Amino acid sequence: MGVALRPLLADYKESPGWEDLGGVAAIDAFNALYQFLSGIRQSDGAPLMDSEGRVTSHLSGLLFRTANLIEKNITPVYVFDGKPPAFKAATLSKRREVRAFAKESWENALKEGDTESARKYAMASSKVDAYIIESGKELLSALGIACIEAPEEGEAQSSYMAQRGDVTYAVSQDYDSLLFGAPDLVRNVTISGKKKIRGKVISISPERLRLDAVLKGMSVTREELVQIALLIGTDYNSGVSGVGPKTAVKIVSEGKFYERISESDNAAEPDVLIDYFMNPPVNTSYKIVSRSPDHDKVIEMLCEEHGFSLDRVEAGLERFGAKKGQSTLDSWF
DNA sequence: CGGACAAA
DNA sequence: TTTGTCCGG
Repeated sequence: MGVALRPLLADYKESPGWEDLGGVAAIDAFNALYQFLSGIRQSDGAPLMDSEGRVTSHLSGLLFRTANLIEKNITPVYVFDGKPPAFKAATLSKRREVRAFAKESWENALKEGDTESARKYAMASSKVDAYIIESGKELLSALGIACIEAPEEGEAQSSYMAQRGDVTYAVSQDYDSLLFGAPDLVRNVTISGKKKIRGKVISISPERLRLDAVLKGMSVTREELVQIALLIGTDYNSGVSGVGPKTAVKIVSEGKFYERISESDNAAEPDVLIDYFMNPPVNTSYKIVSRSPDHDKVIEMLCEEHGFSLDRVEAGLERFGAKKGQSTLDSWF
């Protein structure tokens, strides 16, 4: 998912503490929901579900993560995707295939009693569907968290809001926001500082990338960074075979972008894709409104409708108001 | 993923 | 106080 720019950005990573991250964070909702959906699972890979079989993993994740962010003086704003651009179709279709294969492998692993593989495949089979999005919005709204609808890509919308200064930074695990012009991108905005990767425990902490520092360090313009990404491959194109990050930088620095990108077989003209990153469709008349949680509504939704433990939800909700010196109602334009 | 609790 | 394990719905 996203762009494989990681190796090029390694030198420009900052490691902020939570005290440096206070402010308003535009969170890529799809990205966050996917993380909850794939990560919050039982050992056999099954997500949390209510008695009716409806998935609740994302609701648990949203409640507790939001409580954590509020306690750290971070006001989250969730930004939801609209319609994907036409040239994303191939990527979306590939993701469907990957999910279908993972689902099959999950079932097979369960039959063989291989719970470790089962969990891995279950995670890969995660699908952020309409129910996940609607129920996620419903909970966020009850929690008093602002939700913004993007006309197309959420990351483009977040980037625009960060450029305008209406949010302090964009939050996503993907790097696409930089291509869309987000001046400030923060990854790993997660609380449990540890993560199991291939059986090993690695500590995870917030990671910040400033577009200015990246462009200055690489001595490129944003448009050139977009060209580098297109040569490597993005959600909108397949890139040029045999070209990785290092070669892509070289090609662009030699002014051979158009020459080399023509080797790839992409659904859209390179200039169309460049323009999409440089001037994406965004909603310019959004209004960010945050308020304190509607306690009764949250209890009704989580406890009565979805069978959450009252004690746990109450404990989570209590953490929302606990921050001193924070007004309960803030709004921006 | 994140919370709770036990063990070190 | 830190680390590990289990459970949530």
